[in-house]
Amino acid sequence: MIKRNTIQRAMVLDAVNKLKCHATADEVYQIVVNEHPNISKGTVYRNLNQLAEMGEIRKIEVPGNADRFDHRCHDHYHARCLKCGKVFDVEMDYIKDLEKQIKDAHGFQFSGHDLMFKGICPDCQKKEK
Amino acid sequence: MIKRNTIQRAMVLDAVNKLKCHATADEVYQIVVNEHPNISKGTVYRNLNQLAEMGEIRKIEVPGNADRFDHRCHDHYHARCLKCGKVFDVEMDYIKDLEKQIKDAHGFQFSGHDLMFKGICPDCQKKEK
DNA sequence: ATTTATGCAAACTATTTGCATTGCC
DNA sequence: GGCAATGCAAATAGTTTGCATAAAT
Repeated sequence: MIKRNTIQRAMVLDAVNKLKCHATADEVYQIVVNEHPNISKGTVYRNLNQLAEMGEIRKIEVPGNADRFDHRCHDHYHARCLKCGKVFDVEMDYIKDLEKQIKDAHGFQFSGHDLMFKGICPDCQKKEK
Repeated sequence: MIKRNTIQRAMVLDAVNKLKCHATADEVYQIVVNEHPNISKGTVYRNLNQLAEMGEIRKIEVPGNADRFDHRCHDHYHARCLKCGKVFDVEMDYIKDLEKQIKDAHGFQFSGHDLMFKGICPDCQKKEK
């Protein structure tokens, strides 16, 4: 299946790169719809998923929240605020051989891992007081 | 808010303990509805969430899939099959001081982490051939 | 008596999909 | 011209919620 270069895909990629920090599909859509008012959300989703598959962007699945799309393409970890749901980058070395710590794989074929820290972000800490 | 002991909550807890292995809300509902045919799914969800908050069971959020509820209450890790979506326990020591490896918390208050391995389960490996 | 919990259905959110049409290659 | 991609709307999945009623304390 040969991929075609459409303005829509270019604009979606552009928006993710511009937003930088863990944009939701909706945030991407809001940016793109500004310059291209008749783009549909379905197209944004389709392109985000395609770009993620092609490795041009990274998809971060957040349970109970909207997925995020990230321009940074090297492996790294995230932290999610339990109050506001925002996702942050975590400054920590990626443990690429974490799978080796598994004692018995029981035939499971591992291909990677997701690590998500949980907590309260500085903003929400302030609001609590 | 004082919690009351209802048959429904007891049955939900019972079903999770019986199912043992990462039951979905729907699987729990199927068990409970057998003996108590007029229980509603809403009640099952409400009780699962309450029991998880009370620490009686553990809620495992799986992005893109139904959440799982687990009778095991000590911290441990999971692996999700990318083909069938099933969730498995992983035999590996829990890294309780993983948060200490973070270089700069930027004021974020960490309270824990979720680690989910990804891969293909033995069953799905067989089916691929 | 109070007020939490239930059952039901409707609402909700994030995402996917079917289909006719458009527009790359 | 062929077929991937689009726009639109409807469908989906999992879960939550509003409300009147029932039941636990």
